[in-house]
Amino acid sequence: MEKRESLRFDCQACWSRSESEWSVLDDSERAYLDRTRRPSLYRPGESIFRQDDNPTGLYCIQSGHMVLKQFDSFDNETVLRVVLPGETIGYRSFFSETPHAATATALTLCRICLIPAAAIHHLIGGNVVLASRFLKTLARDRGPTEAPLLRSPHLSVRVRILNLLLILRDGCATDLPDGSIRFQLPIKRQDIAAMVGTRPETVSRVVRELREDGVAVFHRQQVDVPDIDRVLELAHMSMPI
Amino acid sequence: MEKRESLRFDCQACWSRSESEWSVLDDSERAYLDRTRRPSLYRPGESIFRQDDNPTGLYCIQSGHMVLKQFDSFDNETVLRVVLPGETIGYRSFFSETPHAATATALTLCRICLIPAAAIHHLIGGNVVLASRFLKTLARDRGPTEAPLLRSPHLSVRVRILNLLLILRDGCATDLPDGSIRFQLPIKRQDIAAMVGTRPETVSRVVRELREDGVAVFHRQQVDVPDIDRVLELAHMSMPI
DNA sequence: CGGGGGTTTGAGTCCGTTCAAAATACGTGG
DNA sequence: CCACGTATTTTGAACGGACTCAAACCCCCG
Repeated sequence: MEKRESLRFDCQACWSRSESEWSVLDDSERAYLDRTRRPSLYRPGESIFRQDDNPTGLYCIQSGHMVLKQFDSFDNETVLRVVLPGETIGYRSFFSETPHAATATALTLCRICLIPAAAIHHLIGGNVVLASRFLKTLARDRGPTEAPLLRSPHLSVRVRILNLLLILRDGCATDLPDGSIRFQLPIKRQDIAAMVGTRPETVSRVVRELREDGVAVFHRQQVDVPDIDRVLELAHMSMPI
Repeated sequence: MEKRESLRFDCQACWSRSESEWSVLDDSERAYLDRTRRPSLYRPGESIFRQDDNPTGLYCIQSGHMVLKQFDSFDNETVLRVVLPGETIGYRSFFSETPHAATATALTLCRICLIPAAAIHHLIGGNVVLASRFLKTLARDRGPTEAPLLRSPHLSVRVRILNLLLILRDGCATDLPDGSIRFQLPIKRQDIAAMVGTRPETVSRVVRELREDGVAVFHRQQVDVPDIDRVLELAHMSMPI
């Protein structure tokens, strides 16, 4: 493991997020967490952990975007999900005590803290509420819920890509004054393909159709959606293939 | 909600399973659990809970087989997984405090206890180890891990069905004296189709191929696999479609 | 200005679907 | 125990979406 660039950025940004599991800690527990965490900076393309690695703790994303990718035995790549700032990752393998099932890679410059295993166990042992928060995090994991919408063979690629837009809405979309929505996608065509379980060529074709139909105007990593309700409608009401 | 047939079967069978979350309880906690649980008997086809219902607690399967099914907005049916005796279900929606994402249906006669929400909270609040066990259960949930093997559009139906056999191996397979393996599937062709994300017709065709190739001899709900290593090989080494 | 990765486009093929019908199991009641 | 109606499974033929392979195109960056 190469030595990571270190930077003593502040915990406050994470603690103040009410969704963060750590927000339930009291002052002394926060001080303990602040002493034991190991902050690092990752550049685009660098990996925080790799599939089949053994977990060493939990990773808290202060800023930046990441992807979780999984490779099968024939090198098919599946993007499980995009990780946004404020999220904690690595919890599934950590709590199941099994090797990582995916590789976490930085898409942009990321500030990330590793909370070592011993620290987690110490904090959870002394605070049932923290355990409950992680129970909720695990139970709310969007992966299992989103997977059928993104990768079910029942759904056409067109519908799967529309579902992807809906899922990426919170985190990547901003409202424009004219009522339309603008996405700034953190991922490229290839990753879109890997998320909806298809090939870049197919994504390209479908994206062109959507542009021609005026449903979603793709232009590089920017997407303009004039009418989000139309996307919802097409994603939900459309016939199975 | 119709009134359920009740039967005071014994907790011991569940507690004695070391994988059971409840095995970490002490005597007084077990007594409390025994007082608050609500045992029921379900016949094949009956549902324990339905998609979009609000969770009322956790369900502990003492005996019998169940399936977890999910329906999308166009009534496509996806079988998420088969549930075997000893497992607890309903935990994802319970801990995430969201409606059930799936319907649980009995395949055979099932003895099932409902552990009401209040009892769970009481027990977890007083025993961090129980919380940890549920953290592990949630983290080990096979759904997210198995889904890509069963429903990834990257994989042919043939490979997906072979992966299904491998997954069902523990729980449905017994070793025969001649070294082959015999599966007693708890599900029908239609359910196989819903598990691997395809249609019954396609399952029928693939199953015939596998029989002709001598890889897996399907005969009604019984499957004989002369050489399990060959299944492993075909499932893993096979080309993506 | 010239690589080089990523994206787009095209033509041909294949897997899996659809629709329809036959065949086989299953349960129920006579 | 057998006959009958129903549900499930199997088979067939035709269609269609997505894949493969291959080449052209573009944008970014040095």
